[in-house]
Amino acid sequence: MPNKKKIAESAISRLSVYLRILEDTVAAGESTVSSQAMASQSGTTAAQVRKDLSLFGSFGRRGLGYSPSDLVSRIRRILGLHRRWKIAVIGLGRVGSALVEHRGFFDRGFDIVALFDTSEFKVGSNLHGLQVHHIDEISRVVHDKKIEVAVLTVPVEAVPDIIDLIRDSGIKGVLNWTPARLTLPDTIEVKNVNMVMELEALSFKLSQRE
Amino acid sequence: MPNKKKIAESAISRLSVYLRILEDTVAAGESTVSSQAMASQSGTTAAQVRKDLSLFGSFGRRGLGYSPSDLVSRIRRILGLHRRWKIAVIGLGRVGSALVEHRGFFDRGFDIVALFDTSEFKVGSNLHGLQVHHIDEISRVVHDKKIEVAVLTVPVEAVPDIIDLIRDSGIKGVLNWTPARLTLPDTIEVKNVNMVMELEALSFKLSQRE
DNA sequence: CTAGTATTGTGAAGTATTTCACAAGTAAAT
DNA sequence: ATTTACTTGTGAAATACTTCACAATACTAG
Repeated sequence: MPNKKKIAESAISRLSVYLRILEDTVAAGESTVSSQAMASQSGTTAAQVRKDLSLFGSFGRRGLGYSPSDLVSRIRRILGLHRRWKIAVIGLGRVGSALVEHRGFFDRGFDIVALFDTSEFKVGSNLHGLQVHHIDEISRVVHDKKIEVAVLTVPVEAVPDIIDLIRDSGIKGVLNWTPARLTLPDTIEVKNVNMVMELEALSFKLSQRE
Repeated sequence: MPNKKKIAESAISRLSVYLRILEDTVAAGESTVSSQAMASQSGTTAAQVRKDLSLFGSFGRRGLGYSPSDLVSRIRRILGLHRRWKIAVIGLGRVGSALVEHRGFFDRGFDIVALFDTSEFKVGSNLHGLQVHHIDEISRVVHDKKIEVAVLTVPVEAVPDIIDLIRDSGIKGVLNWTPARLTLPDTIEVKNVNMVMELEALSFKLSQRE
């Protein structure tokens, strides 16, 4: 696997999109797919598709196109989706609870295997078949269950109190739903999901055209 | 306001970040702030901060820095946040319902004023003080309530059935939570929020370092 | 076997975005 | 008044990303 190169973030999200398209193509029983077909379904250009794929190898055949099923497994491997990931959800407010019960993660290789909160009310209770742990137990549970990724859905005020616990827990990546900017060592990958920022971007675009 | 220029998407999300930082700065009672201070709090460079701001005007004073409160109102206006936005939520499953009850939107200028679903169960019921309408009523309600933005949290299978209704409803922008790529005229702005894609990006990064 | 059509992989060219670097402005200290 | 320490705004340079364009390859038809 030709690693070490610096791959643009944008290329990675396009690969995610291609993956979905290719899964549909496989399901439709097609035996080949062209970069042009992938491009029109994903809203980019054929050259972009080929360039993105060429970052990781040459997977097609000139004159013929690509094999959808081969490409699915190549991209899965590239994205690290040839295995399942164990996820913890930290913060079981409305959003956190909604995520726990959402099948979409399981269906795409992400298993929610542990829940954390601080509320006396919630700790010890059960949600979707999982026991809620106190956040203080995170190191032990992460170690025991070999958890690698945490989804952080606590109220922003709670972040300072728990960020140290996360840092020392053994967690390797965080999907941060809070508007706080997490200060974590760069051995821990952080991705931010911020609804309000997306709405603000929408607000900007709508305002642009008087 | 110097419009017409093409502004990078990335610049806009940084402005959102600066806005939060500046609100904190104002709350802390600071009377000036430097591009360097903003940069270190937002994880970028001072030059980037100045360049981003200079896309819209010159708001600082050489030798002194910027006035946080002035900058807050400048950025609010740039992002179109000097007014409130009326939002509809389409699809009241777990995620949609969680969003409706989330105060974070209201606090930042976004008012959820209408709800839509298709389920016999839900239509007619009340959620967080709002009546749930059938999606067939969207045009009327959007018009009556002057709604501009829709948050789409339906199951992906439901998208084909309702996309035409959205297109013709008068909605100006859509925040799309489904993994579907929406085919809408480019008079309607679309922003996509996709948890699974973010997790896949995390998976990629974690896999990179064997 | 040749011509015609399709399609990849990839350097090179073209754009876009970020970073550099410095003139110009401000204030405080001496 | 002059020096020193800061700091913005912005062209120019550097870097990053996307698109172009074409040789190389594959297949089909005649």
